[in-house]
Formats: sequence, C-alpha cells, structure tokens
Amino acid sequence: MESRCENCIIRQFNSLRAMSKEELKHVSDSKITKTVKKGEPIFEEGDKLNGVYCVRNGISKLSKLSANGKDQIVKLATKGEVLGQRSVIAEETTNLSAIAVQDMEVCFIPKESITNTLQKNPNFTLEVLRHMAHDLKEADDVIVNISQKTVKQRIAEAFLYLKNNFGEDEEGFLALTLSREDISNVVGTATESAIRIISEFKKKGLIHTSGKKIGIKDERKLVEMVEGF
Amino acid sequence: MESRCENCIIRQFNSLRAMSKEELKHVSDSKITKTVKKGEPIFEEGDKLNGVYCVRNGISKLSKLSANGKDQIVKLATKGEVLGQRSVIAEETTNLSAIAVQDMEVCFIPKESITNTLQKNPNFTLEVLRHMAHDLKEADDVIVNISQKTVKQRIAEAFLYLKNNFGEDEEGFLALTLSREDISNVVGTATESAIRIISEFKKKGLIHTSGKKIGIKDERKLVEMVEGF
DNA sequence: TTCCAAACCTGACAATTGTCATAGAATCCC
DNA sequence: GGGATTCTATGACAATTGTCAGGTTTGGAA
Repeated sequence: MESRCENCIIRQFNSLRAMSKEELKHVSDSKITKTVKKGEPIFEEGDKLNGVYCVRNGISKLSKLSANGKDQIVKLATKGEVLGQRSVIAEETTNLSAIAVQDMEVCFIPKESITNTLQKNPNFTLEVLRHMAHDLKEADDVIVNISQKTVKQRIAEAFLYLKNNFGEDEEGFLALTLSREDISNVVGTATESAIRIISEFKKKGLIHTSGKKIGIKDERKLVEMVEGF
Repeated sequence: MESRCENCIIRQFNSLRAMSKEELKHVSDSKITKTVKKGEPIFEEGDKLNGVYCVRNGISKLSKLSANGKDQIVKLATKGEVLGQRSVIAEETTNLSAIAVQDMEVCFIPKESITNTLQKNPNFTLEVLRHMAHDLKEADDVIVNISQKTVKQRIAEAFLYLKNNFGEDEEGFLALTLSREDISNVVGTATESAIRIISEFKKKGLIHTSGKKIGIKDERKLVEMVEGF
C-alpha cells in the first residue's frame, strides 16, 4: 500500500506535481486517506470544506440541486482530479455535491497545506490556475451543448464521452456504468425521457445493453447524430 | 483622459490590483487603448490571443457558436473585467467570441506582461485564480439554470440579472438594452420564443417596453416565477 | 431462497418549445 | 426623405419533452 504522496503516481496528473519536496512532505504528513463506498458523499452542496480531496481511485459525480428538486451533474471526476479546490480558493462553501458512483479511495488534504503553498509557490498556483482554466472551458462547452442540442444528441454525446474518458471493459461495455437517473442528470432531462431514448438507440442498433451496462455498437452513427445529421 | 494604469480606477475591480508598482508600470507602458463600436468584435472564437483586454467602459457579450449555427451567450462582461485571461493562461486559442453590445473602451495588455507577472508574483496569480474560481461557479449555476428551468423562468431570471448587474435608467428601463436575439441567445432558446414570452410578460403587467427597451414593472412576480410558483 | 425496494420500462397525454411563414415597425444609409 | 434592410411580432403547426400512471425486472438483504 503506497501511502506517501511523494511516491504516489496519481500526483503526476494534477497540480500537486508542481509542489516542492518539502511541500509534498508536509501534505503527505497531514493527509488522511479515506474510502468512500458507491453512493456515499465525499461532501455535499453547502458544506464548508476544510481541505481538498485528491481522487486516487474510483469516480465521483459533481452535482448541484436545482430548485425543482432534480440534481444536475456538472462533471464526472476520476483518478488524479482534485475536488473542492474551487471552494477552498474562493473561501466559500462548496456549490457542488460530490458523490461516489463507484467505490473510491480519496486523500483528504487540509486546506492549510494548500493555501500556504498557493501563497509561496507561484508554480503551484499557476498549475492550479491552468487546471481551473481548463475546467472553465469545459463548463462553457457544457452550457452550449445543453442549450443548443436536443436530448437525443446530448445522450449520444454522453455515451461517446463515457467511452473516451473511462473506456470499455473486455466485453465492450462502457467501463463506467451509470444508472438511468444519473444519465438523465448528466444531460439534464427527465429520467423517463432518457430511458425512452436509450430504448430507441437500442432498437436502431446504435448501442446494446445488458442490465444497466451499455455498450456502443455504431460509434459513427452516434457521432453523426451529435453533429446534427 | 486617464491613460496610466497606475491611476486607473478600473484596476481596483480586477486582478491587476495585485500587481506591484513596477509591474503596473510595465503594463502601462505596453498597453494599447482601443475603442470598439457596438456590434464590433474584440476577438473571435478560435483567435490566438496575444494578450488580454481590460474593459474600461461599455459591455461585451462572450459567446460561442454552436453546431446548429446559433450563438450561445455565456457571459456579459462589463467595466473592470479582463477578457481573454483563460485563453492566455491555458495557451490555447480562445473558445469564445467577445462582441461589444455597447460602445466600448478597452485596454489591450500584451500577454508577456501577464505571463511574466504570473510566474513571479504569487499574489497576482492567486488573485487571478480567485476570479477564475468565481467564473467557474457562475458557469455551474448557468448549467443548472439552463437545464432545469423553463424558457419562461430563464427569461424572467435574465431580466432580474440585467437589473441587478447593470441597473436602470432614469425612466426605469434596464440600462443594458439587448436585442431580442441577444436575449434569446442568453437564455438559449429560439428568438421567436423569446419574443412571444416577452409579449406575454407585457400582457401580464410584469414588464413594460418602449422599442427595444424593457423595464421591470412587477419584480416580485418575476422572482416568484423564477422560483417556480 | 424469498421478499422488498429500488430501478427500469412503456403508454398516454399534455405542455413546452421550435420552425416556417408572413407582416408590420424601426433603423440605417445614400 | 425614401428605400432597403434588419428587427420585432404573431399565427399555425409540428416536434420535442415532461408528467403521470401503471407495469416489469433486478439486486440486495433477511
């Protein structure tokens, strides 16, 4: 069991790689490793976070509750991503809930380690800034997609996204299995609509399913659908 | 005519305030002040930006073209905001177009001044980071609103937003007058739908209009509508 | 294994929204 | 000032999407 941040490979994927040896050591000494079971929250909307969570394993959905009682999933975060950064930097309660969609292993890093380094190590700050710039661009893309594409297109796009970002298992099913409700919360539609469209895709031979698992059968047609043909 | 950044009040509202005297001097020496007429672009989606633009006056819409040929307005930027930061930091072409919706005065700041300072002045970097964290949160909110609220609710919300952020003129009309098309691009709907709903609001006495100008008449009802009553 | 709850699925219908067509109003430019 | 162009407005209709109301299946706990 690898328990020192200095030796943690995950670090290479996020802004922690810009930390100095000493800073990392400090982080490692103060961090707490936690396991989170599927369905359990890491934190919830409105929480005041005392640190950030570095994802070592598993996948989390970041969602926000809307006035009508439905969750909107804003992002899916996987290994290497750091959750709660925005909230710690802005010194605000978090605007999102983070809930595990798979069993997870995360490292809690107290905010002092982060804020100290932010003030002293410009490379680290810049690295964090770059990550946030990337997130912001992705958020802009989501806005455009959600407002200008039909539900059908958004669902097709979601499947392609899942394949490209989380891959497939040996049998050709998407490695990340989401419930129909989660899918509908990603694309921002009613669960029934999502189910209906999934059935339609199955009938048309675009995908195949086995229980909750979904496999992509005709990627090209899905791409065409996303692009509006 | 105030032309030195050191003396520019606008600076107090953005991350430039975290710059040192010398850094500001350098920025001031290298900046170029431009005027942009209503309807003209400051930059367009896909441009490689050689710097950022600090808004001294006027308002710009930040938009992105979707596959179906419609623009989606992602943000309205006013006095004090810095445009193009994300793109310069991520060293990518810009993902958004910035077009003036009012006559504007902007200062172009070459990216070297920015990137140099980012590497040397952690306070500045942190300040930029805070601003971006704020933008990201706002983007999350937009995602939830657009996907979970009806067009009617989003239009009501847009009017309230315009009032709160840009104020009203002496006669009680919203100070920022947008075309019906821009309004529809803010809320992500067809222009005809936006027009229809505006007419409906007028009939119900929620707003009054005079040409393109729109004034809020019954703010409480609008708020209730946004919240789903 | 069996039972229960949760998740999935489908139909019927209504509400919302987009599209197309057309006409009037405002604005710009010569 | 007048004509062209763009913006606003409205009707009619179709397509999309949401809601409600049932079913069936699945998965996990007792």
